[in-house]
Amino acid sequence: MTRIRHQSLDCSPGCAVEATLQLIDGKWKGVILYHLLQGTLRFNAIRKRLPNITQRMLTTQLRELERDGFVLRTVYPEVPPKVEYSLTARGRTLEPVILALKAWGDEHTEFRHGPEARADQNGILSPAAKGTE
Amino acid sequence: MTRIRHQSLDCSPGCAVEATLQLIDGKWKGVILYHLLQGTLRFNAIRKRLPNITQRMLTTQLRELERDGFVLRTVYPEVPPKVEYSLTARGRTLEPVILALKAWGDEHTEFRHGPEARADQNGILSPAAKGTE
DNA sequence: CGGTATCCGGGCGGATACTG
DNA sequence: CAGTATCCGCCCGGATACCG
Repeated sequence: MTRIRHQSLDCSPGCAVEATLQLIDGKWKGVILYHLLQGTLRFNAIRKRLPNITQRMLTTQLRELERDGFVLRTVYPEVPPKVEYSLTARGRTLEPVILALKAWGDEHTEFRHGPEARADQNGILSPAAKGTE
Repeated sequence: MTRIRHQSLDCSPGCAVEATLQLIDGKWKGVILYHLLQGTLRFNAIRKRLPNITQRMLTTQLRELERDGFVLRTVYPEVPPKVEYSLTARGRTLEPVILALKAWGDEHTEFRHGPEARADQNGILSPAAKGTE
C-alpha cells in the first residue's frame, strides 16, 4: 500500500504541484490533516469527524501520513489502549495548503445532496479554531 | 465517468477541503491547471509540457476540467484542426490553491531521480530553490 | 492535429471478521 | 480502544488502433 499510485514525476516545473498533490491525495488525507490542524486527536475522535471512513481506511491513511512525516503517532501503553495523533512540524507546513483548499471550497462549493447530510452531532471541537484563511 | 471517484461529502467542516481536492485530483489536473495559469495553450503544447501523459488521459482530464467550469475549449475550424485551452474566470480562482501546492512542493520536495530532470527549457514562473532534505 | 474507441491490469478503497 | 487480515468490486489510467 503506502499510496504509491504512480510516481512519474518527470514533469515540467509544474512537477512540484503534482508532488504535493500526491502527498495529500488519498480521499481522506486532506480532511484528516485539516482536523489535526486543530489539535491532537485520538483515533476514534478522528473517526467521529469522518463518519463515512472505515477503520481500515483511517488506519491506512494515518500510516501513510506518518510515513510521509506529517503525523506523529503516540501510543500510551494503557488498558484500554490510547493512541493520539498530532501534526509534526513538517505537517504544520502544510497548513497554508490545506487552508487554501478549504477557503476555495467554502467559496465555490455548493453542497447539493439534500438536507439529510447536514445532521451532524458535532460540536466536538470549535470548528473555527483558526482563521478563515 | 468524469472523475466521480466517490462522493460521500457528508463530512464535517473539513468537507470543503475534500471537495476542492476531488476537483483538482486526477493525477494530471493540478499540473495542467498550473500550466494554463501561464496562458492559453494548444493541445499538443500541453502535451509537450507533460511528457508522460497519454493522449487519452490529456483529453479526459481536459474534458473534466471543462465540465467543472475551469477550462475553456476553443475549436478553430481549420485544416488542420486547432484547439486552444484557456482558463475560465472560475478556473483562475484556483490560482492561490495551485500556487500554494507549488510553493509547498518547491520548498519541501526533493526530486530524487538523477540530475536529468532538472532541465527546464522555460523558467515561466519562479523556479525557486529546492529544499534541503 | 486532435481527438475517440476499446481492451485491460492494477491499485484503491469498502465490508467484514478477528486480535491484543 | 485501536488496530490487523482477508476478500473483492470498481474505477483509474496506460497501450494501442482508428477517425475527421
